[in-house]
Amino acid sequence: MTDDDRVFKALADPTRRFLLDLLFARDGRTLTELESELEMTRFGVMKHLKVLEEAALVVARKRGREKVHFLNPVPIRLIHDRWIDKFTEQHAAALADLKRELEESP
Amino acid sequence: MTDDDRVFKALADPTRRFLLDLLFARDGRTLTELESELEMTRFGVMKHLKVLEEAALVVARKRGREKVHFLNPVPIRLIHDRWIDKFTEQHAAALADLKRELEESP
DNA sequence: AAGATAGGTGACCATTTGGTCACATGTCAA
DNA sequence: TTGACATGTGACCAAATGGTCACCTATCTT
Repeated sequence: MTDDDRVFKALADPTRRFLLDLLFARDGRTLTELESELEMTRFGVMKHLKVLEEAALVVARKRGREKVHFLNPVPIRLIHDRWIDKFTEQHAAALADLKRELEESP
Repeated sequence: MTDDDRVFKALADPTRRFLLDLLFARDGRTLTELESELEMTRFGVMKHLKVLEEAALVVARKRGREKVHFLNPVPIRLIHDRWIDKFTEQHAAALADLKRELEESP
């Protein structure tokens, strides 16, 4: 699996996007702290965090018996550069084309 | 399912991202034309196109017995505005925070 | 040392997803 | 008008995914 595949798959789940929201609002949270914000057992949250870590969207480090989690914006920035710009660069042109095509009578 | 959920789920599959690439390179292709670029039966491609249409990433219209497909950049633009910016706005700050946190000795 | 606390692993299960196929409909062209 | 062509539908199957749980290790606190 490629890096961008891992990132897109990680972003595909609403729970994982919510976890990113939580970490965006405040970084450096433990598993237990994140779990308390979700209607899900600790194990479910662990799995989601693992997927996010494997996509490098979250970075974690041990601090004693705790593990603190941080948001890593770099992969999203890379998508932005590789994917989004690709479409939005020519945004106006594409929209105009589409509009013209759709207005051609069949 | 919310709109952005549909878009993220649609983008999660590499075949669907490839279809978007194809349509980005050249719009207005038929199912058969798209199928010929993929190692997959027509039916698989149809399912993927359906997912992309339901996410509004692709717009299609019938032309005789054909169905021509167009890339719609708007949903990606919306993600860009709602999601990506959210992280990249404070990109430098977040990176600096992360760096500082990671450098604190445990 | 011993209980409480934080996190990790592997098995397990239900649901979703990606893909194929048999069959069917609508449209073009000779 | 008949055959070829382009697309559509529903059943079906294997694999991936999201979630829980029993059990385990490591660390902190008293």
